[in-house]
Amino acid sequence: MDHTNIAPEQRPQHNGAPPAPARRAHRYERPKVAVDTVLFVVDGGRLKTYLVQLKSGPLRGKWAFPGGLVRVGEMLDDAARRQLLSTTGLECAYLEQLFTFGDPSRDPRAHVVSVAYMALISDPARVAVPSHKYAAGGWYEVPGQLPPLAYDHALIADYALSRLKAKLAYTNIAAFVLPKSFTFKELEDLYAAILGRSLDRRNFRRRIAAMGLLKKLPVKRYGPHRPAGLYSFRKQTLQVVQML
Amino acid sequence: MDHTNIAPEQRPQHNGAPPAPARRAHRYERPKVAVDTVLFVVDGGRLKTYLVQLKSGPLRGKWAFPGGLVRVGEMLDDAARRQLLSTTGLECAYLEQLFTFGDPSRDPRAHVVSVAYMALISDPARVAVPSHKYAAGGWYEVPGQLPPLAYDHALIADYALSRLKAKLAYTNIAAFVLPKSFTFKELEDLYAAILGRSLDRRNFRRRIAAMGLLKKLPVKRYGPHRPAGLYSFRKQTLQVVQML
DNA sequence: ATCCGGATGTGTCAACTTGACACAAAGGGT
DNA sequence: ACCCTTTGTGTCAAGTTGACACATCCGGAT
Repeated sequence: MDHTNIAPEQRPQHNGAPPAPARRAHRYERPKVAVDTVLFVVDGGRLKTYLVQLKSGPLRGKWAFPGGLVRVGEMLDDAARRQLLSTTGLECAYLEQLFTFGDPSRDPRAHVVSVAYMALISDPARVAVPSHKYAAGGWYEVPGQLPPLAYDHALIADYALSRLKAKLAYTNIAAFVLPKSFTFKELEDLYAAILGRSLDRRNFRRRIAAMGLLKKLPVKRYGPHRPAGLYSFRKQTLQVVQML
Repeated sequence: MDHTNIAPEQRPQHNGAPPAPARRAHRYERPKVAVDTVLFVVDGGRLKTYLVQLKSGPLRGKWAFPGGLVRVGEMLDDAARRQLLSTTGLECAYLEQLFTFGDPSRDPRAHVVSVAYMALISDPARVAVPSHKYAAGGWYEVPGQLPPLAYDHALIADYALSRLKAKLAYTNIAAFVLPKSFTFKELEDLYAAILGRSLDRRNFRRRIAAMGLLKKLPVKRYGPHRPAGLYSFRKQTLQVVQML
């Protein structure tokens, strides 16, 4: 996230005072709205997320998720997509709002309310072209050591991962990270990578079958061992299975 | 929600054009941030929510959840509490962020991004003193016929109710709607009112007991019939029970 | 042609959970 | 003493979950 265009006179006063009424500011002064997006990809059985390194400002050198200010007239989702595209060159297959972080001190420069998003891309062309707006950009394995994060992005990272884990259980969200067709083993490895633990193959197949979201394709993938049946998701839009 | 102090030149252009870049606005023009809170109470076995009627503006006469613009330097939660207090005179026992609605056309006057909250009060003094900022205010049963809602508040209402229902299943969120001590029947009626269906008494007791969030008090409530044992929640903060 | 290696694909059983269901107990009121 | 109404409790069948082992299939090597 890089909140450019923040006028210096709009900095909030964070002088250690208790929750001040914060009304000494100009009458029309208001918090700004940003979006920050946690972009996930599964690469080689590892779950990874994209971070950019800030080039300037008090947080120079710290890392952050792609994001930026929302424009007037712009949908929040569109802002997230726009920032993602301009920062990484990637168009996400899935985008979901997570939570809104509004602590006035989360950004030392100004009061910026940030709507956090989670995005998924189906692996193929993950050629993230580093934006010139940032010092660097790259994929980091998660859960794992991330570089020092700016703002409250460590919170956002935790939140995104837990949401992603939860959604695996009752949606076809995996459809957005996998290619059109895939083997059961690939699906299992995806779940294992995201959940951070291995799964029992038989029980996993039973569970997935019970969800009824898969379609068995009449082809197999041949390799040096027994061929694996190929599957695809029935729907390419998010499906939620009932589980009262 | 009443977004006062919105300068007229800050209206977005909604002229039917496709998702326009929306950049003809002034460089420093940005969406505003508001909070809107769905306040729930259970009264006489009925779930109700508080609405205010707008006094002026293009949506005059429509009803809305209490809310308003966030100030610079203010936490989102604090903004929600402040609006709730100034609108109803009530302090909520529980407050939870739901979702952020950012459609630029949700408010015809300006682009206002609204962070929706759900709040609960433990019934006693629900003497909502109507604020002079609104034409009227009152409790409406939900689910049920609500008056015509402004903005996208019908969406928010649905979202809040479904979140509340879901949380009953795996948290002690009921603690914030009930008095300190209560009978099992009162708890059951609360669940029934919120879920909108009756529950089997024996199965309900089994489930609640399994959650392990209740404490049996050594007193009983005497009435015209068999006395009922009194219970209280062990913790008065939100507890989430594991259910993988 | 046969064998081997390694990944794919399948069934059972015990433990637990869920939903349906009926009757006894405890008071106050008459 | 009896009645009325509400509270409080157990069982059983059906379904679900987690643990567990072995046969199948193909390519490649012998």
